[in-house]
Parts: sequence; structure tokens; C-alpha cells
Amino acid sequence: MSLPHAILTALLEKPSSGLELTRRFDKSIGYFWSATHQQIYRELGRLEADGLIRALPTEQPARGQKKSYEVLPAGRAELVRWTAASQEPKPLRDVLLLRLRAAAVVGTGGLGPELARHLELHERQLAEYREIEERDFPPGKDSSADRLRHLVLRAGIDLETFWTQWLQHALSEFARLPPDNSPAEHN
Amino acid sequence: MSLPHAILTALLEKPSSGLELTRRFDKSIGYFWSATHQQIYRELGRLEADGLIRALPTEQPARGQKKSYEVLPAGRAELVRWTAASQEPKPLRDVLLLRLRAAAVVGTGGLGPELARHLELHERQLAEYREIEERDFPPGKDSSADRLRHLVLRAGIDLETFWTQWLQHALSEFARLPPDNSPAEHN
DNA sequence: CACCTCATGTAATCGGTTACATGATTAT
DNA sequence: ATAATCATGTAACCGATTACATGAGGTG
Repeated sequence: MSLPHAILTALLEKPSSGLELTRRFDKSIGYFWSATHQQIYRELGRLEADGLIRALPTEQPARGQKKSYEVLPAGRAELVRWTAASQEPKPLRDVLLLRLRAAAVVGTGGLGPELARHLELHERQLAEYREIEERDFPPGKDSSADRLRHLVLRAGIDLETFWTQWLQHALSEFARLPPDNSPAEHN
Repeated sequence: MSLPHAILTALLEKPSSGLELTRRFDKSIGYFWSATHQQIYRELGRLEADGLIRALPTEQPARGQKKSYEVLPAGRAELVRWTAASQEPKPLRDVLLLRLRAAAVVGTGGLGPELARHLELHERQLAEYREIEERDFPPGKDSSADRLRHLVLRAGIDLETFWTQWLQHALSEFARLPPDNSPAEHN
């Protein structure tokens, strides 16, 4: 139950239509909570039905017409409640680690190039985050809201840094492994 | 489509019944790919129907009786194929970061204690991983399979290290913030 | 016998993904 | 007029989660 709260946050930052929200979920909030336009429209309908948001009266009711939403007091209250509530962290779930574990049993097949490819993707993402940091958080700018947003970006940067370093380590280990097709004995 | 492959990997390491698999998914593989017993039984049924695994003939067909499975050649082949295939990394999805972003808009409410609680959880997980590393990967032991498994554990350790450090940083930032209920202006 | 645990399942629900549909606006 | 794009949706499916069901074996 996080998507509605992601949308409430986005709408509080700036009232938007469904497509505008979709665009914003391709960056910014989307960096740690992605959503497609189908999800967003469905959720906007629910939030409106629940009285947490309302369509801005812009006298264009028809299909194919832009429709913007704003957050109602009940929506803000729900977001405040949710933000402070106690929630368990979800256990890690990562396909690449699973594949490495499989490789320990059936051999490393063509996994090396995959690791290299992922390394490149993470390096690119890291570079993008660093650009955003330079652009949006120059030293000195520090309202409370800015500090919190910077903290979130910092997590993204540190996470991508972890992945690039770990993948480099993994690749160097791969280089030391026997040519392969050696599933290797397991205990 | 990763759970079936997680199960194939686990069954190759050691043929097991549904409940035994469930137990093993509470640790080991479960550290980066968790699954409940309902998921596991359903998936075992599918894998058997697809001819990737088979029940070990142990002359106990009835309900309430243990039923063990082993991987068939077709199952191993599928796992090899999947391990080497090209797969896009899933974008990050983290509720805590989302909540921090929300806090930048509606104020930090009771989020501080939540951060402290999460810090403790991650510290505990990190300690557990370190114990496993000491126990299962003493210096010197290094077959190919062991090296790969160690690599996976290393990722877990480094990830938990990242979280503990980031959370500490976040808490120190929180301490410098105004007492709160200051949603703070947003651009 | 009553009760608990072991072991294997079924059913309902929900969030996310993919594919498709449709009206309105703009460009050629 | 046609096509492309903008904008808002509907429908089907799928994996994960939660709650419940049922049989077998053992303990008091």
C-alpha cells in the first residue's frame, strides 16, 4: 500500500493530471518508486472515491481531456499517518544474486558478460544521480525539506556505489575462476 | 519468473520436500529470495507438470505425507539457460525512502524512531551475515562454488553495511532538524 | 480422548505488468 | 483527410500475500 502515498506526495508537491504524474514518476519519485500510467489512473480513481483527492474544477469532463487533481485535507492526514507509522522493511529480493547462487551449482555459463553489462548500467545511474546532486543540492542550500530530499538522493548514490564496487569485485573473481563448465562440487 | 529457478537451485543442492524447502527459504537462499510455503507448493506442482522435476518414489502418496522432489535433466537445462540469459535489473523500490520524501512535504512526524528501529534491524542482520561468513567461509577454503557463494554473501554484508551507515547519517541529520511540524516550503 | 505439531494443500485478494481501446489535439 | 501524438482509460493475467482447510502422527 505505497503507491497511493507516493501519489499523494507528488500531488502535494504540485497538483497534476494523470499523465503529468506519469512523467514525474519517470524521474524524481520514480527513482525509488516507479509506476505506469495504468497504475496511476486506477489509483487516482480510488483516491478520489475515498475522498483523499479531488479533481480541480476545470470544466472539461470529457475523455481525452486533461484532468488535474489536488490533495484534500483527509489525504494529507492519511499521508502524515502513513509516514510516521511503523512498517517492517521488506526482505531483499535480487535476481542477480539468485543467478549467482545458481551459477555456483550449474556453472557460470555466460554470466560474466551479464555482470559487465549490469556494471555499466549502474555506473550510468550513479553518474546521473551525481549530476542531479550537483544541480539541485549545491553546498549551502539547506531548508529542512531540501535536507530530507538530499538524504534520499544520497541513498541512491550510495546504493549505486555499492553495486558498482561489488560488481567490479565479482568480475575480478570471475577472472580467477576456471574457464567454466565446472559446476564444482557442493557440500 | 524467478521463484521456479530458485527452487531448482535449492533442489539441485539437495532434493527436498515442500516443507524442507520452506525451511531452507527461511535462511540461505531466503536471504535474497524469500517465499512462503503456499508459493512453494504451487510452484512444485507446476515444475512437476512441466517435467522439470519429479517426486522421488517413496511409496507415500497420501496427503499429510512427506513428498520429496529431485531435478530432472530438463530442469537443470532450464536453470542453465536462465542463469546466463540477459535480464534487466529491476528499478529500486523502497518504502522508507518514499516515506522520507513524504516527510519532506508533510513534516517528519514520528519518523525518527522508525529510522532508529530500522537501524537496529539492519545491524542485527549484518551481524548475522558476518557470523555466517566466519563459519562458512574461513580463509583458504575456495572451490569455485564456494567463491561464488561467498560473493553472494559479500553482497548481503555490503548492502547491510550501506544501510546501517546511511541510517546513521540520516539520524544525525534528523537531530539537526527543527523540532518538526515544519513541513517546510517546497519549490 | 483431546490437543498439538507436521505436512500439504485450496481460495480469495491485491499490487504490478502487459495489451488493448478510445477520444481529443496537432501536424502534414 | 490522414496520421501522429496527447490523454485517459479497460481488461486480462500473474506473482505474492493472507486466511483457511485437512490429513497424519505423536503427547498428555
